[in-house]
Amino acid sequence: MNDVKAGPEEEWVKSGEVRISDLAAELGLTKGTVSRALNGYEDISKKTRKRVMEAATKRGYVPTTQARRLAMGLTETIGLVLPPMPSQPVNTFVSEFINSVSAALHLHGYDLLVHSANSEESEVEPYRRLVQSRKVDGFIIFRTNEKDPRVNYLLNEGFPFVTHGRTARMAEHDWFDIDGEKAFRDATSHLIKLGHQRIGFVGGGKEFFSAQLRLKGFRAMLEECCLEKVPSLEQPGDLTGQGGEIAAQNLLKQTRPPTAILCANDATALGVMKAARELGFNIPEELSVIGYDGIALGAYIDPPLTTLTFSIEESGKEMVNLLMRRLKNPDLPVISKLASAILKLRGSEGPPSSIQNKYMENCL
Amino acid sequence: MNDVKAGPEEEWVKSGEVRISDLAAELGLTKGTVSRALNGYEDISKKTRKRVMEAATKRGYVPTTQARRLAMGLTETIGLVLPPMPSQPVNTFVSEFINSVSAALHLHGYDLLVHSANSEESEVEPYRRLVQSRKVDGFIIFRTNEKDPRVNYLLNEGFPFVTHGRTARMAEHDWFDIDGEKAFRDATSHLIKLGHQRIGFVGGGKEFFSAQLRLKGFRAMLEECCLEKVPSLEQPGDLTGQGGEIAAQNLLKQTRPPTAILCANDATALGVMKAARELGFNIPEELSVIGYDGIALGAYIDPPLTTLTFSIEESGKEMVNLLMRRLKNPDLPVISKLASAILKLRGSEGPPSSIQNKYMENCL
DNA sequence: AACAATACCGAAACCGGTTTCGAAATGATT
DNA sequence: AATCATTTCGAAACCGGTTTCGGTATTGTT
Repeated sequence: MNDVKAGPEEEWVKSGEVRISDLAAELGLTKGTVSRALNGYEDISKKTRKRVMEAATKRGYVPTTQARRLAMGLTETIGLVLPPMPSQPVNTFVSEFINSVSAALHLHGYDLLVHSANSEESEVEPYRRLVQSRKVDGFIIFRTNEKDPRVNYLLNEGFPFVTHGRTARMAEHDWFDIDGEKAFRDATSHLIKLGHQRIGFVGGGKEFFSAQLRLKGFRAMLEECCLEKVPSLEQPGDLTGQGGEIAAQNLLKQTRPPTAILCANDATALGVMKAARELGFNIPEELSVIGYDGIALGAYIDPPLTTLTFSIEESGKEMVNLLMRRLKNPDLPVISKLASAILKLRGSEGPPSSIQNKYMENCL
Repeated sequence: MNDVKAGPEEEWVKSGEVRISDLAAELGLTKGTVSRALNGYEDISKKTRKRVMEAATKRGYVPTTQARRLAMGLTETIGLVLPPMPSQPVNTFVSEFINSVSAALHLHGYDLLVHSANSEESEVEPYRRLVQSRKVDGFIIFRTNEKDPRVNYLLNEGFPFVTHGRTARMAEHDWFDIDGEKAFRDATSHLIKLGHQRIGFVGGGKEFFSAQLRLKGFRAMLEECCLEKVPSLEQPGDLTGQGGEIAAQNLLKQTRPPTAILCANDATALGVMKAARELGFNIPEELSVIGYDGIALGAYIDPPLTTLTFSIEESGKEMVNLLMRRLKNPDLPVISKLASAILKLRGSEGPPSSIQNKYMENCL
């Protein structure tokens, strides 16, 4: 405004156009000195450091990430490979998870590289590429299989990673998981206390370790309460809505259908509810349904879906913590963290229509 | 197996441990020559090229990405900043979108850097950081506002980007969008043909351009069919389930409630359906509801949600195409692409209970 | 056989930083 | 004042690639 001569010296400088050599030249120093001043080395006088810092902020100097990383021999980047996505009803977990992981990584100065898996190639191929091209320093893996090729590959390479979910080799790598076994014990216990004696279970694929553990929890609580284990009440699923539908049909068309169905996840539960409606079962009066995942949307359906829920944000945060620890010191012993899910009662479960308390005599 | 002396020469080489200088030394060439041989320069003899290629594959040489990118002065990375996520019922769009964008980028040799927005700082701050530190070559922006600070910043910087959704400055940048206006004309027309005369509308925030365009389409079709525009039937929303609930209450408690409600997105529609149930409205007999987004989960609720759907995969692909074109030649004229949504009838709409065909006399 | 044109590769600069090492300047010690 | 220890910075190597330029060796021409 009050500048008399609007000379070209006031030229607008686009962001990030000034290099460290420019700064050095301007200050009459070498770029090595400038670098050390900026990075807090002790062999720089306070006076010089102050000069450098001021010039840097004034000129808007920000180091070029690529160059710094090359020099320092690290990528400061973590890879996350999205598993091939069948059109699942609910993928809300993924976006929230990415969000929380990204936020947590950012606190450590790390970036998140998200890669999609091409379903036509091997599952480990994306990992191999990222490792070989040295684009990442480590991986966040989720939705683990019991025998997980990705885990095998990375363990073999000695490449850092953390899984969300356990694997057969969980003793060899850091992992974070939700205690699905306990969660399903709780849910089963809740149903039994409501009076249910015939409880159905719709699982996930056998390849998903976590789904197996949920089944385990279900069985354990049945046994603990002296309820007999009926094989026909345990249906396989695939963690999708469609899988839930099919499984529910198998369950509800039986001569003695279950009065409650536990589902390995919410997507499955939605499919179960749909099939139940179509077969004329009222929920929760004639059939209780409980899911797992705690998707927010479950609160909006009719009846609202009772589910086992956990903090995705915590998951992301904890996994990043584990991974950062590993990167700092690759030789540390393996550690893991087990968080718990809580039963969120929303209304899709209740006492069975005809309460039979026979089991009470035996147990409790 | 048939090696007599299992010497240390058979030592296992971890992935990516061989550098271009190693290859060069092994071949008796300089790294410059090796680089040119690998990159298809014409001044390398076929014989030498073959030697180099073979040695490279044999030794498993993969160039270090960071070094290559630094030398070539590009990052081959595109940034995507997740907007702060209120606990929306359905974020399924985000993960699918990320997936498709990532896959499309991969075909061009680009990586996807996903960054989360810290809700405590300015919306443009993440973009500024990414630009200044030169971590990305361009941006994918979605969920645009009419006056979008991110767009303003990047336009001012002259930094490449493509938006999913239009903005006030859409003439100045590439964009991809779904024709929400036409989509809502279609949906409105569909309801009118079913006999509805009082149609409610629950919008998104005024800041979301796309939501405004949907409202525009709604109004246009009303006018085209000579139905009067009733201000009280247009309720604001915020694209969340909760917003839908509140809006639906405002609509359905009126003396003459609407017989149908159009919602700016599916999350809103779920909230509307919930509120309607609680107020005793049967869907679709007493109230038709139509959403927008085509979330797969809508097929699993009762009744299944009729919605306007579009291909997220196409969105991602097209946006990447636009962005790649821009990166190749920054001076090309701005272009845009408008895709259309289609009405997916699933059952949450039907004729009103008391059909009044007065409007037929005036129009059509 | 002498000369120009071409094919092929080595040498070196460069991208933009970081880090090691040593030298000069300064201050402290005797 | 001479010697030694410290502080402070410059010089240069390095990270791992790409690309330009120029010089041989080879081929083609007359």
